[in-house]
Amino acid sequence: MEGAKNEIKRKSIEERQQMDELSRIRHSCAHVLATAVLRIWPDAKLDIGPPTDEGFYYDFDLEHRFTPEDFERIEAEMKKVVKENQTFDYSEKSRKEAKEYYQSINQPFKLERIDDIPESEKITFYKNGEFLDLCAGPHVPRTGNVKAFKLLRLAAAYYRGNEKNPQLQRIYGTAFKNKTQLKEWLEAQEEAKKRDHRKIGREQGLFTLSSTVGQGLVLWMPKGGIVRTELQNFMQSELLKRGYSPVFTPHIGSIELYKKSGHFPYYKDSQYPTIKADEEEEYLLKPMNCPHHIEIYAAEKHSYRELPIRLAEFGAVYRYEQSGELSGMTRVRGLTQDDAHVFCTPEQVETEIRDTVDLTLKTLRTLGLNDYRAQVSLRDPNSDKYTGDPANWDAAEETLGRVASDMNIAHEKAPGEAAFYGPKLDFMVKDCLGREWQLGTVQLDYNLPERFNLQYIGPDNTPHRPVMIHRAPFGSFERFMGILIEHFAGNFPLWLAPEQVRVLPITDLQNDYAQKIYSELKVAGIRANIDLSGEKIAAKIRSAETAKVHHMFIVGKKEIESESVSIRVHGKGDQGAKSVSEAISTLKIDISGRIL
RNA sequence: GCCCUUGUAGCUCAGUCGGUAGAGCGCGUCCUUGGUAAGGACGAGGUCACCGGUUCAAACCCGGUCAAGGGCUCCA
Repeated sequence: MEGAKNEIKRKSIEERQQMDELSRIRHSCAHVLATAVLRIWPDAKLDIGPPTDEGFYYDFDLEHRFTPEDFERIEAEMKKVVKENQTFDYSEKSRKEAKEYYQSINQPFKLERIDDIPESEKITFYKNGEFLDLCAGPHVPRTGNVKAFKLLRLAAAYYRGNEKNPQLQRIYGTAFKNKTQLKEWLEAQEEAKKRDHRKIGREQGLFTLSSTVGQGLVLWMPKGGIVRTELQNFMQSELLKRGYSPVFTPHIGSIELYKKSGHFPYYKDSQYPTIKADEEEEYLLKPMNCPHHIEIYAAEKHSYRELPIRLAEFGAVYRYEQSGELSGMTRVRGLTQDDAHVFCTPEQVETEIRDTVDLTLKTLRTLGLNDYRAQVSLRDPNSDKYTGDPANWDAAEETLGRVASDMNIAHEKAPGEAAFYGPKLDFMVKDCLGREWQLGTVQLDYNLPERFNLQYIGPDNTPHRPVMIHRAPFGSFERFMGILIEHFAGNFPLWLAPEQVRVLPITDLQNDYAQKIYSELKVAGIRANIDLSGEKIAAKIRSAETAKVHHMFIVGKKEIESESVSIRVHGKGDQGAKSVSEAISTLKIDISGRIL
């Protein structure tokens, strides 16, 4: 499981000419920013300033450390530049002239960037006012066209995105066509923050993080535990329908196991230190489940008649992610994957891939997560970090791409994003702040069976090599839960709701009747509570609404007389009265149907 | 890991010029018996993240540590 990269790919001149108006405004605004910064700090060294999905940024290197207090000053200067209504003037220089220019004004990053431009392309510049910038364009005609902008935040960014290079100071900002759109966007951002799973998780008592327990180690609280259990039950029932066999393996494994699997050298940087039992024995907290499952497969001799063998486990794994990367439930150090490994014959690969993809799609559909992006993650042809026969890689990459196309899954190819042992079909979903996370994944692997010398006996009575499919429809319970909290804004559908029904007697006189209904709900297997506080009904309702309780059964004098309950649904208000038995049976149907 | 920001009650946050803490919500007790989003009274609750320094005196100033947040890099 992993996040996505945000690198800016170099665009051709043709692609740039296609840039839409908003991107032109943002790109031009980045130039306005650089103009302003240079006016205030003339010795700032500039790198690049492209538009992004939500705005733009510009990278600087200078002695002065930007602080958020500088924003006011910089924005004021930017407003002046806009007011001056400078034209953006295009010009070209020869490679030699361009280099001499940047040498003369001492702009080392710009100088180096010139070498990125292919020999076949022109070296182009745009000038607004006193600021001349190496730039492929395009721009709006004048700085006055930049009508609404705001600087957002500061960040450090490594030059050329490489950790070994110096860190530059990045200023992020955004710009829109007009002030109204800017205001709307800012308000939408505020709204989105209310959905943040970390905020809702705390408010609703779903999970917590304790620095005493450790960074990135999620503690599922009782209510979160209910949601997780329901998700797990759903997945378990799917697995059984689809012929998976549950297995269980321990949380640690001998370091020899990971050396054999090849994980060890790749994983070294992001694992907890090994556990030394004595001089001889060394163990690793398991960073993945595959080697354990492989040993289960390898424990017995298999005939082709038994295949495919599908070993499934909700397996806890531990990864020592960099501290700065940790985030709520979406990026953690201890996680539980809804993992399984399918061992099959080469002929069965396609059918098995189809079924795993089908399960992943069903999972997303069941939760109403329809806004996802699929990606076929391929190896980087220029890297040597991948193990195994290139012919197998080609076959595996081709199969995944073809299955995705056959199943009408819109997808793009992502070179360099494959696992070291094989290509993947990944399903990505965005969180409330627009960051993209990988959830479900299907990975095709010809290499681990090779490394572990796995076999099955074929119809020809000779040993053959099985193929492995790694797959996790949720990805991990932690990340999936984080995304799900935001997707539902904490308002879980009935089948997942930690508290499905709360019985609210109007006065103490109805407490006995309320208790009776509460018992019936419990007997029916419905997660119910009862509010026996001395509050007025309006206060009880408010308390249930803020707790996002799915159904409220309100009972007073009238309900006792007619053996009924008044039903109120969270966020939907009064739904009228129903007989007790009818109310309960409707709930049971909706719960077992997992309706959204 | 690196850069920037932040850390006061369970939560959200005040706290002036340095004189050892406040509010609202929540929680507890009591009063109120009320028909679809807040009835009232009283009360409990804090080593001001932690460690050190400056000072007669530190929530406040300085240094360090830890954690959280926003990015970058990494990511099986």
